[in-house]
Amino acid sequence: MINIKSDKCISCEICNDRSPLFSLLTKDELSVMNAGRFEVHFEAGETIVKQGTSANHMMVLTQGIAKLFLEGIDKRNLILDLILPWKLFGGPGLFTDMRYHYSVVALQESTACFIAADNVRQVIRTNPDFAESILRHCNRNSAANFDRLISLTQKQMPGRLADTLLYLNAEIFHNKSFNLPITRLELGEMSNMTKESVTRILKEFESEAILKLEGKSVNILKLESLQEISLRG
Amino acid sequence: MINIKSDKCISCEICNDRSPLFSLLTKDELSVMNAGRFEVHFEAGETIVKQGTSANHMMVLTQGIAKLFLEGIDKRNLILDLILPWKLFGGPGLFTDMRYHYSVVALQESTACFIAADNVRQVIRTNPDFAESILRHCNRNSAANFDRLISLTQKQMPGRLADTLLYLNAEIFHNKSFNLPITRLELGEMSNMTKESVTRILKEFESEAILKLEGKSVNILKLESLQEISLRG
DNA sequence: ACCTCTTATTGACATAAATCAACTATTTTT
DNA sequence: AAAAATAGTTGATTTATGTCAATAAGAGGT
Repeated sequence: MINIKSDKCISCEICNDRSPLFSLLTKDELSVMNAGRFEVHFEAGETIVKQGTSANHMMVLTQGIAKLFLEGIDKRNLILDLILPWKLFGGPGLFTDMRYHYSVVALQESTACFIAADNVRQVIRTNPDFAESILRHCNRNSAANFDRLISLTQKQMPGRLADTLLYLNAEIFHNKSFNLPITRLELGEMSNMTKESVTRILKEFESEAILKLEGKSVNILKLESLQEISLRG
Repeated sequence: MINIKSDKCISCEICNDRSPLFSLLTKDELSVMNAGRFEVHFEAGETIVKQGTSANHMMVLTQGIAKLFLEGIDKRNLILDLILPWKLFGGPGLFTDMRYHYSVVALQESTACFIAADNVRQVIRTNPDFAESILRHCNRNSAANFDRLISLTQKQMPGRLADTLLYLNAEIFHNKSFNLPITRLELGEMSNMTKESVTRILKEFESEAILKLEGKSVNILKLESLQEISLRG
């Protein structure tokens, strides 16, 4: 096998331990998922999946961190999510056009596990609990996209950037201070604004003592202010 | 039963005939869906489902036309879809927080069939083909939302309005000329712009002989031009 | 047919945010 | 360690689009 990291991830058992989704599967179903499964290691900046290419796998990130984004017009990207270990991705397209509908690029050295889409589909058919979980996953993504649609179309820049910072706090780092794994440009690609605007508004937040900034390090001093700015729009 | 229109829709058999989704169900499953099912008639302007309320049903429109929209900030709406007969809605939230994530309002006299969410969930568990179709439905919506995200955040007004007109042509009326069931304000709520901007850009399109307009009647003269404007952004 | 209320149009003006440009700081490569 | 590339900051300027205001045209109700 290629690029398998030593003793890690001998089988899907490890995902069974880590991802709630896999704990629903029987031994037999786990071995179906395991068949033809492979792991690949990526350097920072490498593409894990490319929007528009043929979607034959679902992926689980097992190490590192990646960005999931839509490739839009004139090379402009819209980052939808940061991916951390044990997060499943690659889904949309599985039951329709068999294409990936977004790209995923490693932000740091990462490892991703590739599971054959056919096997996922098979297990969905045999295990209603798993099917339900996939639907739940799908529904959650829909809801997140609805929120994003409102944020990006109806809020102005401070509100949009506040949403991005609140997302990083609540969904990614679970901590009011963190080191950004992304650039100002990428913060802009999450909030739909230019890197210059990101700089300006971060400064603004800092001058209002909402944030403490130092390069890539962010410390949220007044979470409530960010929430208020997010709500106000 | 309340508000049932005479001999129509005695049972789910009618949906069986009309909606490809229901044709996957056995007699038994159809009767599960049929249990507790009811139909309600709505006048133009009446709310069929209200965003944020408890989601206990999935709906199928059996007559009329409705708009499906997100209620955003300061009463600003974002229309995601027009609903025609035999279109299923109410899904997102079914497997998560049991809330409706959007509102649906009748644009004209309409009838909607309400199917108990519990029954839908039950049939999803027993019928893998149906489960797969629901997932397919879900995936298609995701893809549509990705497209919308790019359209609304990366295109300027002519591109966005072109997208809306192309949507009406391709998805709703299947015809280059149609009578708008919505106002300029609502066209704006589909394209994320003000009613004034809608007027101005429609005029522009008309002056370039891309459209012929007369009140609510729209005639697309140069579909290719609209497609080009949509692509250009 | 008349009145009211909503919808549509048009123009003048205000403004949020992008673009452009110059410069500095920080990584990465050689 | 030097050079090159990338990332970040700041200010000046432009532009797409919203807001405001006034008017016109339809639609619905009595």
